[in-house]
Amino acid sequence: MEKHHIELLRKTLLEKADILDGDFEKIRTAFRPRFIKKKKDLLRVGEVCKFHAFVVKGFMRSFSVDHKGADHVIQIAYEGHWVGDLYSIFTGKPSNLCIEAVEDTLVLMIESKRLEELYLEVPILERYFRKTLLSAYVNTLQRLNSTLSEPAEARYLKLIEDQPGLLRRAPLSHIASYLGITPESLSRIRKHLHANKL
Amino acid sequence: MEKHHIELLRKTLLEKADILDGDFEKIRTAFRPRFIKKKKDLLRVGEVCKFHAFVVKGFMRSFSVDHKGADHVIQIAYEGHWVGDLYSIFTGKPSNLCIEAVEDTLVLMIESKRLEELYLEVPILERYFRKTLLSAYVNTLQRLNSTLSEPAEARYLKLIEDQPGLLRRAPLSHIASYLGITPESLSRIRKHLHANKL
DNA sequence: CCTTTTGATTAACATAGATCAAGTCCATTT
DNA sequence: AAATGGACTTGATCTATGTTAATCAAAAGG
Repeated sequence: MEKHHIELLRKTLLEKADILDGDFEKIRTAFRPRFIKKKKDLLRVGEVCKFHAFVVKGFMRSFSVDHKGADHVIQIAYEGHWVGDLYSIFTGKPSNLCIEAVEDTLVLMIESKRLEELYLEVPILERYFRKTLLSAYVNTLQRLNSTLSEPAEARYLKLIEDQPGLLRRAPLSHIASYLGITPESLSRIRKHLHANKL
Repeated sequence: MEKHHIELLRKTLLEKADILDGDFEKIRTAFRPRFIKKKKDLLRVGEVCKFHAFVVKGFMRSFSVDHKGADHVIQIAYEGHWVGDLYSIFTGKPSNLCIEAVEDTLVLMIESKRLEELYLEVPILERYFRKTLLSAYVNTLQRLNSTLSEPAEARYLKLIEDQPGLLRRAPLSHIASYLGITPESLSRIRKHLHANKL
């Protein structure tokens, strides 16, 4: 587990909670690194998710697969983000999601059970995750609002504005799925935008 | 502030965190009751939200209004739920949401600033809100997934299964908006379901 | 009690986005 | 270099849902 990976974790935690060096030592020992090769899965549909994973390098997506076999990107996570199926962790039920590496990815993993224990040993950690959940929740509400109220083109424009890196890191098919449309529709939207802008 | 309203708050907090009676006394004094008449607003678009509200009786919805003037129900809240615009609270920016009483509603309100102080006085409260945010987040992710991957009819069936009380308490126009469709489309879906079931 | 307003339904028509089916362009493998 | 396969685009067509507008019922209000 190399130093700068740990440093990213420390820095990320410190952004939302004042964690003492001694407490951080307890925290860091609860994590173990794991490398996931591009297109390999960290979690598969049907498995019970028992971990939280912190992305130190790379890019992951979690997606569901509908009855027709089409996939729907629910979340994306790159450096400094967390992945895991909170529904499965929380209920103990099998996950409906697949979590896959879009690029070669390195994560730091912690057992969800161990995290629960850590909350008792390092109470301030609870603040970090409360704040992190708050941001994630707010972001998801905005995405839901956008999905309910705006046409796909507006959602696409907003996405490339908010996450300009996405276009370089993820194939358009994933972006289309994240937006809730097919790759064909995204292609047409892009064509239309180019026609009007260039 | 009547006794059984406070009891609902106590009971709700205790479901997710072990809060001592002494601590609960500190908490309860931070809340003040407010009654909102049916169709009146607790928050309007453009205002900065500075409170969290706990519904003890009644039914509220928060919704956004798009550029065409159509509204989109983002959240619903009845007895035992919280309302407030977390985005606005968190960023201090004006809210894009309107929070309105669907029925005559009584809430217990706490200033968001006061809640931050309470986290220091009663650290276990942080656990309660971490868990509450977790459930809310998981629910919203599932709703988003459903919106991205299922047709409106399936979403409607799921909704009346999960929240059978909704049909009695909210007009169909709100339900349609929550599902992301127009009242006319919901009407067609219901007609279609009746034709096949009765 | 009558009048308005609000909510719900229906029908005719319009459209965003889906589906199906080729076809192009690269990158990787052989 | 040829061949394979993946990613993206394009066109033709189809469908779920939106739009507009009329109607009806029920609730609210004077």
